[in-house]
Amino acid sequence: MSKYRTHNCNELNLKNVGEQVKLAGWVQTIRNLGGMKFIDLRDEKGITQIVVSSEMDLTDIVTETVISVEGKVIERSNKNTKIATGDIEIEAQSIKVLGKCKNILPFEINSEKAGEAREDLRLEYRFLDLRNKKLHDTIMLRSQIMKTLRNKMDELGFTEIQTPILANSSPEGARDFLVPSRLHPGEFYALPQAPQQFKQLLMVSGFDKYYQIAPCFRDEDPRADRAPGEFYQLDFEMSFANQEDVLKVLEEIFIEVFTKHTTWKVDSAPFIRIPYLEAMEKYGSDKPDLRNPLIIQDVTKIFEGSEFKAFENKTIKAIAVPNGGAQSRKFFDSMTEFAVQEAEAKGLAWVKFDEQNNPVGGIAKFINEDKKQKLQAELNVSKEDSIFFIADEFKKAQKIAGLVRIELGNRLDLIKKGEYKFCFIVDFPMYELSDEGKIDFCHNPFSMPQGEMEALENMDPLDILAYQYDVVCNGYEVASGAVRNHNPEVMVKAFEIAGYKEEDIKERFGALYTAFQYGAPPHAGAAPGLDRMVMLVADSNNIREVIAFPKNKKARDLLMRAPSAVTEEQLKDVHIKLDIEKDK
RNA sequence: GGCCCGGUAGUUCAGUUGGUUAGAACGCUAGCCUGUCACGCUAGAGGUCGUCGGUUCGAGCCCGAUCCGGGUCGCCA
Repeated sequence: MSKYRTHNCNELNLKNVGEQVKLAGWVQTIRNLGGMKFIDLRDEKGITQIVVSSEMDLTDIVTETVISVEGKVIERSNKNTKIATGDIEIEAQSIKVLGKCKNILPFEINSEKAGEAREDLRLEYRFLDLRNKKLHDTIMLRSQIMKTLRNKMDELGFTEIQTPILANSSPEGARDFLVPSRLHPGEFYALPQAPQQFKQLLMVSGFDKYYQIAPCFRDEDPRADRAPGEFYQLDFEMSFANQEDVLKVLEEIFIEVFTKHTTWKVDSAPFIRIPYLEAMEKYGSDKPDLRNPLIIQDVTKIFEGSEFKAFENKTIKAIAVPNGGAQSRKFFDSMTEFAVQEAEAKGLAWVKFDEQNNPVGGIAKFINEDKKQKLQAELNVSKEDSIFFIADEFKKAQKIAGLVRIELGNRLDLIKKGEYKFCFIVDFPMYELSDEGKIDFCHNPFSMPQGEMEALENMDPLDILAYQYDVVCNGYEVASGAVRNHNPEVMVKAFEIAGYKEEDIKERFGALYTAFQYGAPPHAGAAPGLDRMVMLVADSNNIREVIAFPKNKKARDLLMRAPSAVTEEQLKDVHIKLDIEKDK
């Protein structure tokens, strides 16, 4: 017999009646009826009721105390159908306190209020918060998902290989986390933003298919769906593979995880593919939520030569809302307020139609019969519908329309529930114009341009597309990948267009560039985000709810108090002298 | 870094136009209670109203600054 328990708190039933047992767990509640007491004893598996006679001393035993109970399993006179062990209870013969608990908790655990306490308090007492069933189950789910991922990758013939955490600074991309070197004064490691270069080197080394559930470190501000500092990706790379091969693997991974761990409807393969430019045009975003039925349409032509000043020389986007005519003036006003406040639009024009199908609304007088007919035909709207207009410079109009589309979807409750809608965003542009008007990489400098050398030599750089793709699910970017540029000459040319010399490549990506001179296989890969995957599967909208010990918005660990000051000696060891006054 | 929202009992929150002793629920403590399972009933303790300054006869409430937390934009190859 184990020292602490013979069973867990979820397995005893009528078959065990009469048995002498030992259980251990946390005291969830004590119900004191005077002549007798009931304890709900909880462990990770479930809850078992303990009956305690009035003679037994329960001093020191308060809620959340850890105890071990020895006693006999008896059938209950009043059964509880809500729990698995509801037919029986344990008649306590002895109770031992294994771990005392303070009688005032910082917040309530496993009550109906669980998970409602202030988030910073929950993070400071994360060890208590993790006792809450919902959060606890999410962390267990994360483990199950990782298991599914490993099994799937194994089944698909991938090899799990670990790459360094102490790596070097990569000049492209996000801000690095630096680690000072003790042995090399003045030099620093950087935590990898992704195992990108290592996995490509593994391809050169002849590892046919690599994967890793890899931590990635980026010193950037977080969001609700972006963890501060560190996050995990299912990073994978395949030799002798093209875009089609990778997209197939991505479909397999996502469908496996989502069908196995959720009950919602999941898109089947093949996922819809939307070219980047089309996504921007129709959804105003490169991560469209396809559960939202609204589509953005371009009506610039219809308003050409319009007398409406705000539309002059602007790109005009329209969003038609079915049955939107029923909305109140207040609704239109608050949408306008949203556009100005949140989307930084200059305004939001709208129109609906009266019984006689005449336009109504702020810009109605600028919509003559001809324009009205064109609008209603092109947007396929009738007098029951309404139309929102966004006028701005091309890219800004797309972006604002995208935000308005999302807001309309939420406010009008147009988002289909109980469904995971996937799509691939493909054909990202290779280059874009920076704010200073300079040609720069749009995304990933390691990607292979479509058309390779010929495209680089002959096309307008801004028209060149890359073999680069994202997976989007319900409005979240859940994976990103590319066919890599493994040809050193094409690489030099690609960087040259963005204003870099061969020396720059050698300096920035020396290992990779050198490796590619020694027989590199064509390769491609991607990296699904683990945290976001779990977030979607768990139907959470806060990434901290799927991480056991998350940092807060300011990237601070409130429980462990990281980051923290270090001693003079530690600094001296790594040759660092602080000079922080200047910042103030 | 910009913008928005929030900070009142251990916790979640309410707090009217600036006006007596700042309330409720849960939790906690004590008493009663032998079939509860969100046990019930009774009583009680518990508050620098984030901090500092200002306006006012009077501030939880108004103004300014500041700190903390969250959302969002920038940022995230």
